[in-house]
Amino acid sequence: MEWQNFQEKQLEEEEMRVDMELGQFQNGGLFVKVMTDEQMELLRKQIAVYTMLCEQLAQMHKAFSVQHDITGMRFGNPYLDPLLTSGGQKITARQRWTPTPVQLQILERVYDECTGTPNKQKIQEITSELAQHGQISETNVYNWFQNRRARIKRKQSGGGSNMEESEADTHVESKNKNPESIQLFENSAARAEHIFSQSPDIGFEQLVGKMEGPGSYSPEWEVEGYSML
Amino acid sequence: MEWQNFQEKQLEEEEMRVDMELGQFQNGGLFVKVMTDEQMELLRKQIAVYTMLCEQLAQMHKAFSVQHDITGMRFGNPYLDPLLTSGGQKITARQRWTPTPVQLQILERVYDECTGTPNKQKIQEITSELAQHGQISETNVYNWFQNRRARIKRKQSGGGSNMEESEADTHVESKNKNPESIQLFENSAARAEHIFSQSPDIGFEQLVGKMEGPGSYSPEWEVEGYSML
DNA sequence: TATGTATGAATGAACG
DNA sequence: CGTTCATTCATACATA
Repeated sequence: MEWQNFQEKQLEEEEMRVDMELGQFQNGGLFVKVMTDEQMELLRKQIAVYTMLCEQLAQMHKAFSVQHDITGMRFGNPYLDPLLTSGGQKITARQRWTPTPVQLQILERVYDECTGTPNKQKIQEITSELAQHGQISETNVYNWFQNRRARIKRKQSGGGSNMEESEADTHVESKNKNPESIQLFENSAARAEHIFSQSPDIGFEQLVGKMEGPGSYSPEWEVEGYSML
Repeated sequence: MEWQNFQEKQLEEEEMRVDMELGQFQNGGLFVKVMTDEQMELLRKQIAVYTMLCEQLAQMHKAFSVQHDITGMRFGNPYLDPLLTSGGQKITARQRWTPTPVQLQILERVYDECTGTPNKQKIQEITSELAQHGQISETNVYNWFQNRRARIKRKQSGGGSNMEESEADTHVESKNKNPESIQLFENSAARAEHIFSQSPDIGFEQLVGKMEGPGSYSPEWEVEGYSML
């Protein structure tokens, strides 16, 4: 596309400019570039902004791509790609607590004992006990009980007849109950096609892939010795 | 919530590391950071990639925005649209309202401004404003404020120890075959979050705007002396 | 690697 | 209002 060339051109210019405007002098036998704290800070911010934008937009792209594929081939999986972490929830890679076997054991024991609602006091108690077996927070405990109760309940109610819409069958076809949304995305898909399909932009896909990848980014994404991000 | 704090913490650490690992010495009365040619080159590549991604994706975003209020909806969110769509019976119209990023932004702004419980009058006001960005009812707004207050409070009173350190010592995620690069990226996300403090989606439109703008970028978007774009 | 599942976490809504 | 429920999102992990 046109703007791609345009961009490359811009990039070239940019690189030159960077060279010229950064201080450049010798340090211990190496030629190095220098920048001030302020520049560094601004650079960081810019990159952060880029990162955020890219993440959000990459997800958008992903979502559309999925829809596109669907409309393009089959009518089976309207599974809408989950993203955004809702609200910000974002987007960021979130790390989550995982109970150790020991912790889990204790939790289940407590759960069986106390049939009622573990109040805040209880939570703290449990938490401190579990803390002896690994990192944990009250929130973790709280969530655990919440989830456990909810899931036990659901399993029982759904066991007999209609599984309703439990998350157990969240997968695949269960989401097919929302024709409208499909339609909506078909429109989107059309647009996406207009934008992307016309230009087999291989590089782009790869780049997006890098952003969505399971965490292993190509080495060339790291500036040796320090991280800008 | 919890993990946000965690991330911020990581961020701090990261910043320190950058400072420490970059060469740092005095130059003409200024303290400056230095980087080698290789580092510079890698940095350029990263930025080039980001730039390209952002521009392409911004284009897409723009294109879509013409037809749908893309930014006003969550991609995986099939809830609100069925109501707007003609034809098709909204089979099981979802019962749960989900704020769009825009709405969320507004809500948080209002929340920060107005201390105390918004009275009925206020609620209506807010609701009508939010209604311009998507389906919403007064009840939704009311609930949102209730929840927000309650959860903020709980988090504070809870005193809250959060996960602090990664669970590396807790349970181990053997999955992390690439700790370095992962961390690199997570930090970026954390940083972005830091910039937009708490509202990951805030400013997204504005940022995209800056990328599409008539060529004049806000001063703070430029690293003094040269532009990254 | 691709897909499915289990479950931690977030959050709108409802209850007392 | 504080607490709890219900639903959904996202990720760790298993499996093919």
